Amino acid sequence: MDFIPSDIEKKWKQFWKDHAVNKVDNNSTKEKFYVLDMFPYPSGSGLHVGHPLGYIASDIYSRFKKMQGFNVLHPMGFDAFGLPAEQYAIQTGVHPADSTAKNLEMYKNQLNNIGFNYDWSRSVNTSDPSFYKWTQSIFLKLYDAYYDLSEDKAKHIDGLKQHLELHGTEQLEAFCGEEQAISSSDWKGLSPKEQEDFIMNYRLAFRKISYVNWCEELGTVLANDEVKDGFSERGGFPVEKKAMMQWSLRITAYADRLLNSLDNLEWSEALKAMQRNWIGKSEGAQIFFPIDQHQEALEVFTTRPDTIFGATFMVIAPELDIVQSITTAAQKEEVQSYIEYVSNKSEKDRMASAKEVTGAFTGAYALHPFSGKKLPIWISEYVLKDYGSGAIMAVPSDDDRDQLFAEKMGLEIIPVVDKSMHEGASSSDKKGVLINSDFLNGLEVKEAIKKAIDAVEEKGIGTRKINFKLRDANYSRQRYWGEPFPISYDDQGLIHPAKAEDLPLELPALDNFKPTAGGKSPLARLDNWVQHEGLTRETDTMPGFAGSSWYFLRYMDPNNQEAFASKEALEYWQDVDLYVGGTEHAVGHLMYSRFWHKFLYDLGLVPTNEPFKRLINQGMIQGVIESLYMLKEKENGIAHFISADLTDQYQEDDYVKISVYIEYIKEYGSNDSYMDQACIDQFLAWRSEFKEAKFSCKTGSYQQGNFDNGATAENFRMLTKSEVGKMSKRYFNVINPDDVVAKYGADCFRMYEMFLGPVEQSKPWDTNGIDGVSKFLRRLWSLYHSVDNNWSIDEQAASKAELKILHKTIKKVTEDIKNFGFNTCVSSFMVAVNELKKLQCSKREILEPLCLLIAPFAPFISEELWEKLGHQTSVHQASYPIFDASKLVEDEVTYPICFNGKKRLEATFASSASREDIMELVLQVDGIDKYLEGKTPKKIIVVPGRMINLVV
RNA sequence: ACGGAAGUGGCGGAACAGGCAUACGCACUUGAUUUAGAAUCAAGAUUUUGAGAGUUCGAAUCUCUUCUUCCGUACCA
Repeated sequence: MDFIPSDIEKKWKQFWKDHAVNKVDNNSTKEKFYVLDMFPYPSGSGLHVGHPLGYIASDIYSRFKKMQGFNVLHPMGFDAFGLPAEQYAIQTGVHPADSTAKNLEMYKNQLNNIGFNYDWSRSVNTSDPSFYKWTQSIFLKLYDAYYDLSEDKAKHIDGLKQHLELHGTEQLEAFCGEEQAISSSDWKGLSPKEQEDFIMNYRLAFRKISYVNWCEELGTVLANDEVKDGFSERGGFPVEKKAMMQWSLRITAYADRLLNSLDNLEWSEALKAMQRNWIGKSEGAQIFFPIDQHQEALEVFTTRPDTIFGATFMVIAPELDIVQSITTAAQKEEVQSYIEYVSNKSEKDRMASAKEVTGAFTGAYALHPFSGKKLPIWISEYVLKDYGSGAIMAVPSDDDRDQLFAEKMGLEIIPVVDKSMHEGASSSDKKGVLINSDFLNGLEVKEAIKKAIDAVEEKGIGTRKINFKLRDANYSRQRYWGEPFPISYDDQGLIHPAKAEDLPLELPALDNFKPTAGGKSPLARLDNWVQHEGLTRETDTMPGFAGSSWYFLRYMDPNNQEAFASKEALEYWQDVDLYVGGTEHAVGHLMYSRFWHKFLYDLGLVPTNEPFKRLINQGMIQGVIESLYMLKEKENGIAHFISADLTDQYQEDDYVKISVYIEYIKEYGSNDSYMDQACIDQFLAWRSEFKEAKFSCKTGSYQQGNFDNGATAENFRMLTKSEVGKMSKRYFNVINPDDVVAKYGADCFRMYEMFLGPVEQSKPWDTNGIDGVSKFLRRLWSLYHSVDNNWSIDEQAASKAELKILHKTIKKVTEDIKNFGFNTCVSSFMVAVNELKKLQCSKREILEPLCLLIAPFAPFISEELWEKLGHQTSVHQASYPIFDASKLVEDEVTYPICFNGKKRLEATFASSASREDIMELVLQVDGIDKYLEGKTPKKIIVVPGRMINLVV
């Protein structure tokens, strides 16, 4: 019987469906194991071959775990709210719900085509009201919570209200935005609105006016991690800063916990480093500098309080309010124009001119808290209003930026750290001895820091302080396609959250998706939805990370009506044992989910403190981008393309790259990729606007079907530019897994993606090796068949050699799956098949375990072979073979004999021979004299079972 | 600039609690089968681990120096 993948795949997909092979039960006596994939956003272009890389790995892992006797949860769902569907709706009028539903079906089919073992009955869709009901519910819990610092956990806001009622802010240990003090009686005297505003400063979901990343093109604000280099991550549109009333989540309350518990996670160092970096904890001191002739003091944060005597001026962020009040009349004009200069700068300009030193003097002076010296106060954009207090004491001798600034502005520089003992040490190394620093003189930097803070505290001018880079998360989006806030306002501006029993607050129907003027969501146009029961609804919607911050909990109990998941389900499944996904979510999704999870943990709603125990980042599979060079200048309105080997005759900005379908390219991906006449004709049929264009290469040119200047159909070659880059619609290089599966079969596709290299590594898609994997599968099939392709299995006992091959493979594969080394698993399967083929092995005792061994990798072929071996139930419900070390024991060992570490000879000794025996025996080995040259070896090293080394 | 990862044949990559470098696959060469191609089978060739030093009987693996590439962050006080 021939091996025809498409027939087998169809048959077993149906079987799995009919027999609910992938169904996962919550009531199992087996040990649980939770394998999770980062769920996709179902975009209109579907999956390309890069997406499944991680899914294949996790599928293999979960099938393996299942065969090892675990109850494995391996679900899949969809992150279905998001910008692209809404942009598409704006362009076409198709409702995002409709386009999303369509894309979702397409994704499901593509995924099923690859043979994943998802339990689809547990699938989630973040845009489904039965799902976002719980997203809204958790949001309201955040709204109704504050962070208690004495117990270091979140608590219900009522506790805070009671405390304020009884004691005001006296002895209140709660995390808040801005420190503010109030007495119990003053609190009672506040109006409800004033009380509400006061408490807003503590709520974990809160509203404030904040500078946000406004993207005009998208008509919404974006989170910091959705902005890349001043442009939106989605779409690449410019982003500017804008002040708006926004909902935020107080993730900063959890900064320390998010940082500390990273240590216990099995994540890659790179990923942990990114999170640590993003949290950005730094220890130092907060110091107040009095301002000459003003009541206020200037608050600064510094990690180097030891250098305080080197502070010769102060710098504050231009955006701070205090700038207005301290600027002297004489400096007013200069300061004003500088502020204007800064505010008119786009994010991009800011990036570009990062190195340029600019600033303005306010005319005011701060007083040095120890020396009383007058220090001029400057404003400059290099001081960020969002970090620390937005003000610094500038120490030009020990800070590079301060130094540049001082040099440019002609300000004083006082050296305070003698680094002569530490050659090449930079100021950030914290090394050296203090000089010119009064009571700190002679101290090493580290002691000086301590002593300086002590002195500051003693003097009452500041305290020890820890600062974080992490900012509160902006939670409002001025868009339609997201979760509506279950929040309304009355005419005094008081907030009325929806009652739990009224959730979900469903997204109303809409037909015009364009943003409303004034930066409001399209929902603002729906007057009869916005106005209800005398209240006004919030018209913003929640951001993309809302649903994805907790979706993995829903899989545990996806149809629960009473809770996001039952206590029993949560107790059983606990947390995710293995999470597989891309690095692009390193700081966004992974940080927010950890934050939500810790919050739910504080409320006693989940049993674990961290959601994802082990995390693997799969690499990206990139595509090849092929482009033709076109001259910018047209000749009589006709486009002129030039071959890639002619570009040296032009300036770099004379031409542009035009991406071309990779199918039109010969030898695509190589340095010599080119297009001949037939390829160009295909290209012209596709891009008819170029039908009159001229194509020039070294041998001549081609235009409208005619060759010129010596070119002929034979020698005409337009070389194209090949680059490795994103697989994307706009580069015409997307490869659909469906096509690969249709050609080679799903098993081959799966194994080939694994065979490409380590999962963590990025690599370009390249089908050069896929035939090798396809050949392997056919060879595997042929092991179970006779030469004339009939089923043929031998019931005789296996030989020692055959058992050795089998168990060697079991050992290797079992170990490598655990370490996520799937590429080497595929190799060892190839080795096993090659060796068994050589022995012409067709014994059940070997081939049955081999079929089980390969089942997680190639679920279809193994299922078919398993059935033919006489089994009625699925191979995926069988047990994984167990390694037996005794099968590898040999009577004899072949040793390499090395001379001074270089291998020269080989010799076989009994495996029972002792180290001493071998030392003697080795001297009698044939040919050894040639290398000893009559001398006695100085030393003989024998590592039993491995090697022998003679030192001559 | 800082942080992370990595440099091994023509290519993808294997081998790192130090012990036969290049498994496995692609490409390549030769042969067999075939009208030819494809497919299949058999045989074969290449390179000394980015560079330099050190530790060791022995280093791709450990240490130091240096170079290169990729990823992330970016005026964080």
